[in-house]
Amino acid sequence: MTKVQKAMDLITRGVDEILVEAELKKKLDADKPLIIKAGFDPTAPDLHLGHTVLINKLRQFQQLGHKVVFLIGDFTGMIGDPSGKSATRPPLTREKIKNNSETYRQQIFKILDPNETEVKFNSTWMNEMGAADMIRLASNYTVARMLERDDFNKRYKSNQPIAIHEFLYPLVQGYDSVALGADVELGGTDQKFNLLVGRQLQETHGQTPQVVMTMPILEGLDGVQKMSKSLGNYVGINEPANEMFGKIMSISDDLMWRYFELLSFRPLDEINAFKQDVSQGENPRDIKFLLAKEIITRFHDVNSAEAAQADFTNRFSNNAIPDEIPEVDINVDTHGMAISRVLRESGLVNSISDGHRMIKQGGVKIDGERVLDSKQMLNAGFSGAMQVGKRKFARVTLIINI
RNA sequence: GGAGGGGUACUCAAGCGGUCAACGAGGGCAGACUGUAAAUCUGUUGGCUCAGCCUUCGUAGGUUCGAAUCCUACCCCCUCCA
Repeated sequence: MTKVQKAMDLITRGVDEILVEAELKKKLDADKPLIIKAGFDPTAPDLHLGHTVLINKLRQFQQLGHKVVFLIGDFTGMIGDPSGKSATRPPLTREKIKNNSETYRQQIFKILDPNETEVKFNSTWMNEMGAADMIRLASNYTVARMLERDDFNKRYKSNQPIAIHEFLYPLVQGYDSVALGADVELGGTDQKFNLLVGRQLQETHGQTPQVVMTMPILEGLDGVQKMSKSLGNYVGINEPANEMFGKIMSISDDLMWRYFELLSFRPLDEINAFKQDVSQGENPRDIKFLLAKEIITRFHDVNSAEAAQADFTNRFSNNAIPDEIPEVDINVDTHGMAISRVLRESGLVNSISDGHRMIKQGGVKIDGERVLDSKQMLNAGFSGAMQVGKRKFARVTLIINI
């Protein structure tokens, strides 16, 4: 197998589309470091596993010796990606952008090699650009081609407004590629149009067009909708190890293979061998353990991953109460407090009514004993481990307060 | 500028004077079953001093013994015409 083929094997894993594959091979064949560009929104520095699909791919390029440019779109952020309803955003303050980029750094360098990564801001060159330059840039693209973009097209056809400045978003993003001299740009499948504009603009600026690679959007824990914070089906990369472990274990078996392909650094051969094992009767849970451990090791460390698994096994296989649970002290008077209220005060349920419901449904335990009476009073001085459902725990103590 | 349609709980969506804390579906949560899977089944899904009470149906008033349902004003969204 030639060096280029080997590189291609690594690079094409999990990729949705490469435009144009032959060009990529040619660039790789030149055997010198390529500039790999990926753009990020300056407003959302809270990364989850969905974002890491792309970052993992950047890492693979780094492993092959290429240069990654992590571009923060602080200028484009003012426009807001014209995805329909999003209105123009107010420009972020310089300080805010600095903070966000710092947060980005902390997170991405858990995956990327800091020495081979440049973090850049597109305001660096866009703020230098005058109105005349902007017009010149805009002259490089036509309205007809803009309207090829799916969401523009839909809105245009259905008579919904498209503000002129929304056309500037793809143009600026494309110009970033010119400014960076990008050889390859990565993005989600939803970015395809914007990435292609980069190719066109590079060409008109006398550069060799970048190769465009789109990565699939990762499904969330539900396995249906895309992973996103607002849908609550995400695993944040800054979450505690135990949280991560639990969330990853809760995905379906089918989804596990998808996660293996896009999130694991294990070779595909190894993953296929796992599939083989499962079809021959191996418990898929044990394979899922491997996935969870690998991911947690990446964002925490091996020890935390081991501990998380131990905790998981202990809690769910042996039904034990985990070692580290929140401690809550509640002040009560001499009458004590009704149990459903204690549940709310300790944050285990959202309301007293909710507490009543949970108890009626048999979802509440104290020190492992199921609570049956929702009106039961707990006396001052009470102390015990309270549990709601399978996941929520708190060690609660009632302190007399006269 | 003119004509019409609509705003109901997390989402979609019934209801159109009392039996409505509000049908149904989706989602969420809990229980059973398990591998804390998935699928399935069951329950639950405004708040509280919880067999009772209080506050919710765009907002503010009004009619009525009684309104999500009728009237008035206002705000917002959509469609068609100009």
